[in-house]
Amino acid sequence: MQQHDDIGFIIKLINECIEKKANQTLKQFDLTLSQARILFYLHDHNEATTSQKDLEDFFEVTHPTIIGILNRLEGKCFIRSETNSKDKRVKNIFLTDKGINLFCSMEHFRKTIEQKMIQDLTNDQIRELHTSLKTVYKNIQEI
Amino acid sequence: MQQHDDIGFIIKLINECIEKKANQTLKQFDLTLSQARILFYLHDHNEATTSQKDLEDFFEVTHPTIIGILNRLEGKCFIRSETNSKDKRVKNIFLTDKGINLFCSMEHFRKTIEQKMIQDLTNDQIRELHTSLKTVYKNIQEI
DNA sequence: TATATAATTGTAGCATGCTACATATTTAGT
DNA sequence: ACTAAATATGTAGCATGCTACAATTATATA
Repeated sequence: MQQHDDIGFIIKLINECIEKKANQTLKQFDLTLSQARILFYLHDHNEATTSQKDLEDFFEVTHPTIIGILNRLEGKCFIRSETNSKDKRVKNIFLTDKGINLFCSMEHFRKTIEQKMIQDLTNDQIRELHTSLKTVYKNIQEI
Repeated sequence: MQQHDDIGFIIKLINECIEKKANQTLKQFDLTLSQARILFYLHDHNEATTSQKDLEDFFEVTHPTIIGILNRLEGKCFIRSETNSKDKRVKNIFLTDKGINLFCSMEHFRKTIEQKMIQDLTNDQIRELHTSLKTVYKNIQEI
């Protein structure tokens, strides 16, 4: 069994390829893929207030990782943050108008990339792929 | 469509989960997953000489990335390198005895993780998963 | 042969992930 | 009410990925 046939290795190659292509596309917006994913989350959850902890839980990364990404987004004025008045430990994160405007332009690219990834697959194959990936994810989490 | 259902997002979650689990396991050997993959490659190709360029091509990463990993491996004496006498631009990479010994201990963990990932899947499902992932990889490369 | 191009490796600096440690605030227990 | 534990965020330093620029050697071409 060569490494190139390991599921884990193929998944790494796919992930890094997605990142490279997405980052090339997002460069025109002065964004990276990780940063764009945060903006998508904030847009999808704009009815609720979002804390750093919410983002850590959703993206399953540690808090220093989230802080770094948020600092860069705030530096570029795509988001703003303010301390929660009811619990001063918490910082709430909001999209700025600049961030909201960007979302509309990016939504198109997001759908395009996701669709190109699964072209040549039948609907059944896509369903199967989803199911198997979720099984793999569950398995790896249990180790 | 929520982000959690995007194939690209699930693949990112799987990849980072694999890295975390593998790095925990490999800590006892003073290795990371990326470093271990290099050692596996060198062991699998021990009949041929390996240059930095060969590793860049196989792992599909840029040369600064490979140089960083190799420097850390050489600092820990798992590999050694020497300039190719026939082409002085080229540096050839070799496993040391320390690196060879480690390989045997790690091979067990590699197979265990890869098997746990695909448990609960039938052979047909595993074949389908492989095929679909390779299609996705091809698609994303063409963007 | 001399020079231009290509190929291989090296360095600097950045983004995103991590662990470990620190700080501030809230909650729980006595 | 006071202290201990839990929770949320912040900082420092590292590994792995990247781009951009540089240096060396080999190859190709005028």
